[in-house]
Amino acid sequence: MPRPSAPSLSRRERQIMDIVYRLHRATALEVQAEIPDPPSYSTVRALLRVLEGKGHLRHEQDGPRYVFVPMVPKERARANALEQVVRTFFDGSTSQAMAALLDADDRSLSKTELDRL
Amino acid sequence: MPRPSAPSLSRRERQIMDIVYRLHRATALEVQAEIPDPPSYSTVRALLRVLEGKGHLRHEQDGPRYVFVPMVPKERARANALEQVVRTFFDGSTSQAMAALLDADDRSLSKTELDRL
DNA sequence: CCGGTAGTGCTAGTTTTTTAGCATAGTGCT
DNA sequence: AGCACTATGCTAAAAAACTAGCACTACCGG
Repeated sequence: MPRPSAPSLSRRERQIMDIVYRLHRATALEVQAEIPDPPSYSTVRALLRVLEGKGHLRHEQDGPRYVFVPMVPKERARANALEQVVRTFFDGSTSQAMAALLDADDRSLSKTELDRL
Repeated sequence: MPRPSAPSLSRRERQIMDIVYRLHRATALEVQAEIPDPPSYSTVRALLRVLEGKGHLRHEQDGPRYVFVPMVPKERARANALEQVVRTFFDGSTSQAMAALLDADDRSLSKTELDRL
């Protein structure tokens, strides 16, 4: 199984993938709406088509329009994302990452919640 | 405080930044060595200069050569990275992210370690 | 049924990124 | 001091990404 140590997505492509993951599924218009300082609708569609061509998205027909869905399911994608962050910033240490996560949460994560884990 | 929702780094630039963070500090040669299927040494140096120009890196002189160091300290950079992942994949929920982190760790994180947090 | 709206596919141009080569300067060793 | 080696700075060209516009088709309301 090849680990994509070299990211295959361009800047905009990554931005769009993130949006689709955040929304679970999205139309071109919805994606555009999520981009701050967005390019034209036409541009967004072009990018989506590229992403589909590269096998990162597929689309479903919803009446007259396309709804885009990630090819790799969110659970796997986020596991990869976490692993990437842990490797880059935490020297591979999961526990260190968890500590930072707690800290970033401004101590709002109560002890009971932690226990639940 | 502006949140850079639009990533300002290109693909290679991000790849190189990640490497520098992983190594804490690095020369052009070290960076090149970390890139799988790497471009020429000359290219790596050019990218490093660009990153410095954009204010993401600075260099220190170590004898005859440059050692590059991130401008924003690792702690802040990783907090941002985590936040980004949490927002994109965990609907902003830190506890969900922690759960996934545990899961990804293949349960190798012992209870005692967890308690220590 | 017809006109308007909203969608898609394609294509082509501009800008950014990525790349390598060449000329030059500093270092250290003999 | 002289030479080889290892850097760097700069420049320019190739490749990739990004963008927008245009033509065509499907759908909907009157």
